Amino acid sequence: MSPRSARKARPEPAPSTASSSRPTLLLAWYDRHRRRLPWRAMPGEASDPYRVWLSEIMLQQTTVKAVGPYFEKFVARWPDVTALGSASQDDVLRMWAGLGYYSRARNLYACAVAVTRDHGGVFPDTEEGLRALPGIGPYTAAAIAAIAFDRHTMPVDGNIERVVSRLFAVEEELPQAKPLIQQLATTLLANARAGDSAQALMDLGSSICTPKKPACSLCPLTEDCAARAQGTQETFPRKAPKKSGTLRRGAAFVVTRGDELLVRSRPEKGLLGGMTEVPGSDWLAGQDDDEAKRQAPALKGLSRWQRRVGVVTHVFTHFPLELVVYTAKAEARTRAPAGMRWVPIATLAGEALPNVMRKVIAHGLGLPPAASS
DNA sequence: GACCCGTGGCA
DNA sequence: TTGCCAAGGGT
Repeated sequence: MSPRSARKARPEPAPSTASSSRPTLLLAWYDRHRRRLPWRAMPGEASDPYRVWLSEIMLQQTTVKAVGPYFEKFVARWPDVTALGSASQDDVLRMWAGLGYYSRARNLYACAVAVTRDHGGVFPDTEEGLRALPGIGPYTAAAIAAIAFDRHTMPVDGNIERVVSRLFAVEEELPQAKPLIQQLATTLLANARAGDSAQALMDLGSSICTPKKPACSLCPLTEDCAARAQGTQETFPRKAPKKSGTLRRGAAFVVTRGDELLVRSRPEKGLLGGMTEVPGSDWLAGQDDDEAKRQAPALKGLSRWQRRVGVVTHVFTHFPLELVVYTAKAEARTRAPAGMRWVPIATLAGEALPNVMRKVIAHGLGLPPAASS
């Protein structure tokens, strides 16, 4: 084995010339193939910081397809940051229901209030200023600074991590490799058009340099890609395998009073914070059904509890959940226990119901599983 | 750094 | 089916 092949392979990058530098190739590709997205300014147009910010928050760990309708709903109802800052948190949460990661909605609202009250309704135009706002971390601050204000900074998201780790065949595992990847990604910034450089990498990552079966033949940087030269592009980025959580079990109680349903709000902090739910037991690993059922709400004038056949399952990021569903009917004018309320079943669509609760209610009421919107 | 926090699509 | 992944942030 020759000394060269024994090394961790790192092929020499092709020498770049002024006319074929990576940032230039990238922008040329972007100008031909950029996606048209609702929050993205047309070429030559100034971008609206409010729309950039709103889209960046919604896009955190969330696909473009899922965000689209939510973004349209939000800007239609709240066309600028001052309008959003003047809304109520409940309205914002209701509008966000179904998108997931609900702390984003609370921080979104807190941020709009802060910008309205502390910044005269104008977003800070520096990374540091943005970083100080609720819900804006290192990535989002850099993204807004680059895209909305053309600051010379490179946001690094999952797409860019993948593109860069392949381009330079970064052997170090994530998340330890983040500083190195940030440094390498910054070399891909064009002197002008920082925001377009970043969006070019994101578009490249989502449409060409995909996690599986990347379309290397269509990539403007294919001649320059270290992983491609080794044929190992799908193995990047390197990362340690992650462990899955332990199954938790619990019970949920679907109580109806005529055409109304008994619900309550979850605590502000923590899992599904501030969202609406039907009363239920704790969700614990190893909990048996009898123990969970003992946590049923106490109401007067209730018919017998009926256990629905089957269970509702849901998988959160850190654990799978299995819920047994019990139903009962309450007599007319039965009072809701403290902290709970009756809501008309017809208006449930407007409630801040996370998907797991939509499943529970559908199961409890004997409805078909809601067609995913 | 390790955990926590949703949901939908994909192979 | 199970696991991975998606424009991350907060604690």
